[in-house]
Formats: sequence, structure tokens, C-alpha cells
Amino acid sequence: MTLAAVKPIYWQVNTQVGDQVPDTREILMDTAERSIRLGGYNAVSFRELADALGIKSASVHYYFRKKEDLGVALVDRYSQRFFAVLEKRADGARTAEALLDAYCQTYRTALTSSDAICLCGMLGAETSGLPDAVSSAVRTFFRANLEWLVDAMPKGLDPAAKTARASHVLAALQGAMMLSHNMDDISVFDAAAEVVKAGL
Amino acid sequence: MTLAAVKPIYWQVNTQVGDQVPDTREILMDTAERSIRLGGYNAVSFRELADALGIKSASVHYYFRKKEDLGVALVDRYSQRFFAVLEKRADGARTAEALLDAYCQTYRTALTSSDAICLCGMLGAETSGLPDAVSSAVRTFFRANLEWLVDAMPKGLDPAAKTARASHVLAALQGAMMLSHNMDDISVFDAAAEVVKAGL
DNA sequence: CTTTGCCTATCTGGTGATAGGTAGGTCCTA
DNA sequence: TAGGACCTACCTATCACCAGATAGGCAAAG
Repeated sequence: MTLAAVKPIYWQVNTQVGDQVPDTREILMDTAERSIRLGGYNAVSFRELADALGIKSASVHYYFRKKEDLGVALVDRYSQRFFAVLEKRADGARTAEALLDAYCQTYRTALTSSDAICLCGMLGAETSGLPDAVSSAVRTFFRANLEWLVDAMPKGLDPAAKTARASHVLAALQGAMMLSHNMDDISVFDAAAEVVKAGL
Repeated sequence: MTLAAVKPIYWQVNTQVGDQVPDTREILMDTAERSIRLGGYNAVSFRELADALGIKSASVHYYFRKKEDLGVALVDRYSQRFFAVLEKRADGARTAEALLDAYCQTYRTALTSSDAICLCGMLGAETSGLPDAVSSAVRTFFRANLEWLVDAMPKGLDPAAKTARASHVLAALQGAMMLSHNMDDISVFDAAAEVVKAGL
């Protein structure tokens, strides 16, 4: 019946740290994230996802009832992981310079470790063509980025300057990922990041 | 026969200024450009394009034999227009500040006049999922941007600094378009652009 | 005895692409 | 000035897939 369909499956996000289960759901998400980060939202299909795992597309629908649900789950997981890595890297950083450096490094790692741009950078570009739930999850990620950056700004600055600089940093790094990915040249990212950091 | 297929149709790009013919091909390109800039490469289909013009999808294939051809034509036209506008706007600008301002303004207009991000920003993000011809056309556009920016840098800077700053400016503006489009807030773009300009 | 994690089978509709046709126009030659 | 050759700008019809999604089943585990 529809009762089974209504009840959300797997709705508890695995926040537990000691979690070792690389279950089907997780592998599906890994595969989907990679595809989206390389080719965009429409580059993932339930069919291909299923093929990659050796299961059937209907089984993917078991884990994510609609594609939209997959998209939102992906952004949420990405955001969680991003800030977890960022906090670890920024841990102990006391100066604004050190915090900004940690931030840039986090983005750089995201770019180099998977040879693909930021999940939210990709989805952000595609905003108008996405289900609302997905694009607003992306917006939430960006807002969190801006808040983090504002807090990381030098104490002396007035709020307006902090906000402006935060927008600039995020924009520059997102753009740098895209650029350096398209041009297949990491030095483009590094150059942009250096200028960003030099700007205090 | 295949003879007719081999002969390229409409291969002369209309570079003439006094050209008033808003022919089918041009309208097709306008429609396709808008769709791509909003939803990405996969957001345009020959079917929808045809419907928008009241013709059949097969007729779209008459103008663009493959989708890839349409993509390349779009990027070429976009690049031509972008630099035409940029040159006009930068005409008479003598200082590096004025040139950079003209550059930022050109991007801002691209964003606001169509309420969509840069065609090449979108396609650049999707690079890995595009036909090679399309992504390399995009790369050419970016390279031309960087060259223009390097030339626009203050005379005093050494070449390496010019290159780095050029990458930064392009990255920041591209990222700012994406960000401000996703967050539906033009002030994000303006803030980023201000910081870019303030950085000399 | 229910839940979990998959399966088969199927539906509806969209995709790029091709083959082949046609009405109307231009242009060259006799 | 008439005929034929060729071009333009579409058309119809069809192909071979691929998309997301759903219904219903079934074996194993709790």
C-alpha cells in the first residue's frame, strides 16, 4: 500500500562518528555525488547509479523515493562533511589569516581530492533548473559559508565590510574551482586563492 | 546523398554590423542560450527549442546538425558579443582602475540583463559532461578573458602578479554570478565586485 | 509476522538523430 | 523566355534509447 511509501526510510542521518557501515545507500550517494560534481544534476540517472552498484534502478528508488530526495540528501551530507573538515582544519587557528588559510585549503582539498568542483558550486550554477528543495539546500550551504567567513574576519572591520569580504572570498573560491577545473590547471585556483588571502 | 550532408550550411558567421535579419537560426540560438544559462547544457532539447519557435525538431537539426554544433556556435557568438561590449565599454579608459571597472560592469550587465549566469560560467562548471568541442570553446573564452585582464593590469606589476590577479578577477566574478543567482541577491555580486576593484 | 533489501516487469514520456519528401525560390543555359 | 539544376527552409515519420517512477513479489533477518 501507500503506507509503506509514506513512511520515510533511513531518515536518521548517520551522524555517529564510529560508523563503519559502507552500506548501499552510502555507496549510492558517493557515486551520485561524483557524477553531479562532474556533469551536473542531470548527469546522474537512477539507471546508471544502479548499474554502478550491480543492482536495479527500482532498488535505488527504495533508498531515495524521488531524485529530488537524493539531491537534498547529497547536499546535506556534503555540507556536514565540509564543515567538519573545515572546523578540524581551523582548530587552533587564532588569527584571521590562519582561519582564511584553513578555509582556502578546505576548498582546495575538495577540488584536488576528487578532481571535481564543489557539489554546491555545480548545483548553485544549475539553480534555476533544479527542484526547489535542492536549490534551497544549496542556498543554506552558502549562507552557512558566509556566516563562517564573517566570523573569521579580522575583528577590526565593520559589519558591512565583513559581509562584503565574505561574499568575495566565497565567490572567488567557487569561481576558481570552476575555472581551474575547466582549464585543467590547478595553478589557476592557487593564484586566485593567493590573491584572496593577500587581500586580508 | 552524403554530399549534401558534408557541405556545411550557414558556416559564415554573421559578423556584419548592419545585419537586421532576426532569422530562425538566430532565434534558435537566443532560446537555447537562455535555457543553458538557466539550467545547463542538458536543459535544452531540440524538441523544446522547436516548440518555442513553432517548428519541428527535425528543422532544428537543419540549422545545427548535432547538439554539439549548437553548443559551439553558442559559445562563439557569446564570446564575440562579450568582447564587443567590453571593448566599447573600455573604450577611452586609460587607467587600470577604469578598465577593471568596465570589465566588472560587463559581467554585471550579463547577469542582470538576462537574470541568468554567464553562458561560459555554466558550461565551465559542466565541463566534464560536455562534448570536447564545447568545453574547449569555453576554455578559449576564459583564456581570452585572462589575456584581456593581464593587459589591463597596472603597468608596474611583474608578469606573474598580473597573471595571478587576472585569474583572481575572473574567478571572483564568475563565482559571484553563480552565488548571487542562487541566493537571488544582486548585492552579493556587487559586494564581491567592490572588493575585487578595491584590490587594485 | 513484520521489516529490510532487493527483485521483475511495466508505464509514460522525453531524447538526439536520421531518412526522405516538398513547396517555393534563384540562377544558369539554350 | 523557358527549362532544368540546384538551394532553402521546412515537413512527416520513425528509430533506438533512456528518463523517472510505480506495482507487486520474495527471501532472509529480527
